[in-house]
Amino acid sequence: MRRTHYLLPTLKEVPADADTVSAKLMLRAGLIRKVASGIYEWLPFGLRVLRKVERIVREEMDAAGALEVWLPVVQPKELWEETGRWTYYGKELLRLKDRKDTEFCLAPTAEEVITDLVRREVRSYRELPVMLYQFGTKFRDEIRPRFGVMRAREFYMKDAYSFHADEQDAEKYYKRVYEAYTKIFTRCGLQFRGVEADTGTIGGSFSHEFMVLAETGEELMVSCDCGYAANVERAECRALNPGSPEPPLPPEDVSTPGSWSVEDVAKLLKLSPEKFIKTQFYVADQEPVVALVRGDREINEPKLQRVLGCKVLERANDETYRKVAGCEVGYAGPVGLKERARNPKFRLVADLSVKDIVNGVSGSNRKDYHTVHINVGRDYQPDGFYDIRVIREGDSCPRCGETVRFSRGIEVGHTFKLGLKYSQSMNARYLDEKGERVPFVMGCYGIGVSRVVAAAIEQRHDDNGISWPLALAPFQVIVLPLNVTEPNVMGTAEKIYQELKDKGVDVLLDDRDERAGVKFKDADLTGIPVRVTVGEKKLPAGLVEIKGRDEAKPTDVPVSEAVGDVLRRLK
RNA sequence: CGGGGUGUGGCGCAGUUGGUAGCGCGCUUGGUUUGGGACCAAGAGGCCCAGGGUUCGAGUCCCUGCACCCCGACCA
Repeated sequence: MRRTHYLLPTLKEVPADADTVSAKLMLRAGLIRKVASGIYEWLPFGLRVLRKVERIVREEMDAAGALEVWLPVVQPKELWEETGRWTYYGKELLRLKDRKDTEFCLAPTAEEVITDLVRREVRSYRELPVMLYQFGTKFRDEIRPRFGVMRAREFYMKDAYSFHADEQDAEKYYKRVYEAYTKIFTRCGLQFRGVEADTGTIGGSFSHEFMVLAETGEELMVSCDCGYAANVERAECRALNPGSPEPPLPPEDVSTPGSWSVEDVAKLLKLSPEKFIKTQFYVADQEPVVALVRGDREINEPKLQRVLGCKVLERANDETYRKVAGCEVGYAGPVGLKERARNPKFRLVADLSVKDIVNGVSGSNRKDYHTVHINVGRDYQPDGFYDIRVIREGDSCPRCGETVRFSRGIEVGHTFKLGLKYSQSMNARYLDEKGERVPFVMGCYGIGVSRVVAAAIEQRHDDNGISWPLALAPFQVIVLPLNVTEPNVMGTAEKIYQELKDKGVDVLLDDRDERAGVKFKDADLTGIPVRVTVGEKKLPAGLVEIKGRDEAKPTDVPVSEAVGDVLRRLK
C-alpha cells in the first residue's frame, strides 16, 4: 500500500476527551474516530488490525470444531421474554420498535437467538454436540462508556455457543475451547493469563476469564507459582493465621459512645482491627442473613451468594437491620443475636477469618456498647464457617499456601459453562437414546475482538507510540524513502516495496513528499514492526537501514540483502 | 440517576467591563530547506452547541434544552 493513497490521518495533538493510553494512541495513529459516546468508526488502518485478530480467532475456532453463523443484531422481544431477560437485563438492553410498534432489542449477546435456532433445528442426540459461533456487533447501553473501544457501547465480539447431550461432553468441549483461546492469544503475541472467574448468578461449575496483563487494566487478579490464578472476585481464601495464643477471658461490655465503625472502635479501645468481628446484614431472596468477617476484611458478595444459594442478594436496609439486630445500626454483634432478634428466623454465616479469633470484639446489640473477649463456641455459634471474604494482599494461595501475587489485566475473553439455564427456560430439548426429551447442556464463549486491539496497545506502547505484535500489525513493514524526489532513493524504495509485496508481505510505502522527521514520527506512532529506511546518506554505499520498532538503533544492510533480512525478521 | 466540568475553523485552545472573533497545529499555493513532527510569504476555512430572553448591540449576561467529559452510584 502506498501512503499517498491510504487514508491514515495521524494526529500530533491528542483529542481532549481520550482517557487511556490506548484510546489516545488509537485516535492519534488513525485507527478510530469517535462518533458519539462509546460509539466509534474504524478507519482502514484500525480495521486491518481488527481483521487480523478476527482471522486468528476464526482459524482457531474452526480448528476447535465450531461452525460459523451470522445472527441478527435486531432481536424480537418475545425471545428475551422467554428467559426473563427482557426485564432482568435492565437498561443496558437497548430497546426499539419497528413501524408496526413491534418491540425489538439490539443484541448485547445471543443466547436467546442461538438457543431458539438450535431447538428448532437440532432434534436428536445423534446431531450432538454442536458448537456455533459468530462475529458481530454487540450493543450494550453502558451507563458510562470509557477507555475508548475497551468499554464502548457498540463493540465487535466473537461469541460461541455449544450444545451437548450431557455434562461430561460439555466439560470436555469446554477444555477444548480453553485450549483454543490459549492458542488465540498466544498467536496474537500477547502476554495473558487464563484465570478462574466468578460464575455469578448463572451458576455452573466452570468459568474462566482471559486477561491481557497490563498495569492499566480494570480487572484485579491473583496468581501463584503453583499455577493457581483467579479473578479477585472469585479467588478462594483460606483461614487466617491465628495470632499468638492467649487464654480466653470472660466477655465484657464496654462503653463506646458514638463509635461504631471498626476503625473508630479499634482506636478507642486501642485494639487491632484483626480482633474485630464485623457483622453485616443482607437480604437473600427476602430472607435476612447475617454475615461475619474479620474486622480488617471485606465480605465477597458473589461468594456469599453462592454459599447461600440465593437468586438475589442485597445489603439489608436500616429497617431490616434494626428488626434483626434489635438495636441501632452499627452496634450489632453475634453474641446473643439469635436470642435478641425479634424475628429469629435468619441465617448466621461466618467467614473462615473469624474462626480463630480469640478474645474478639464486636457490637453488643446495644447502642454505644461493644463486647470484648468474645470466643466462638462459648459466646456464639454461627450456622457455618465458609469462604465468603475478598482475598487481599498477603493472603496465601488456596492450593499451595504460598503468598499470592496480585496483578492487573484487561478481560479479553470469557468462557462459561452455562448448564441448563437457557435450554430449560426456553424449553430447548433433544431426544436421547431412550426417546426422552431432555434439555441441552450448554456452554458459551466470548472474545472481545475490538477490545483485543486496545489491550494489545495498552500492553505494548512507548512514549513514541504503538508497538504492534507482528501477528496483529496492520502492516508488517514500512518502507521509508527519505527523499521521494531523488530518483535513486525512490527507485530503491520502490524495488524493495514491490519485492516484499510480491512475497506476500503487508508493506506500506511512505511515498509522501514529507521531511524525514515527519515520516519517522509517524512510523513510530503507527507502530509498524519493521522499518526500512532508504536515504541519500547510505545509499551511495549501497546500504539501507533496517530497524525493528523496539530496537534502539537501525542496522545497515546492503540493498541486495534488504528483502531477505526483512523476511527473516518476520519469521 | 446524583455531583462537577466543558461546548468557539479539522485538532488543541484564548477571547478583558457586552461593541460583531483570534492563536498554535493541520490544510492550499509559492519559495527556501531536507536523517527525528523545518522556515518565510500569501491564502482557504467559523450559524462561537441549539432555542428563547435582556440590550441600541451578546461568543460574553439570564433562562431552557442538547451533547461530550470527569467522579460516584448502578450493572456484570
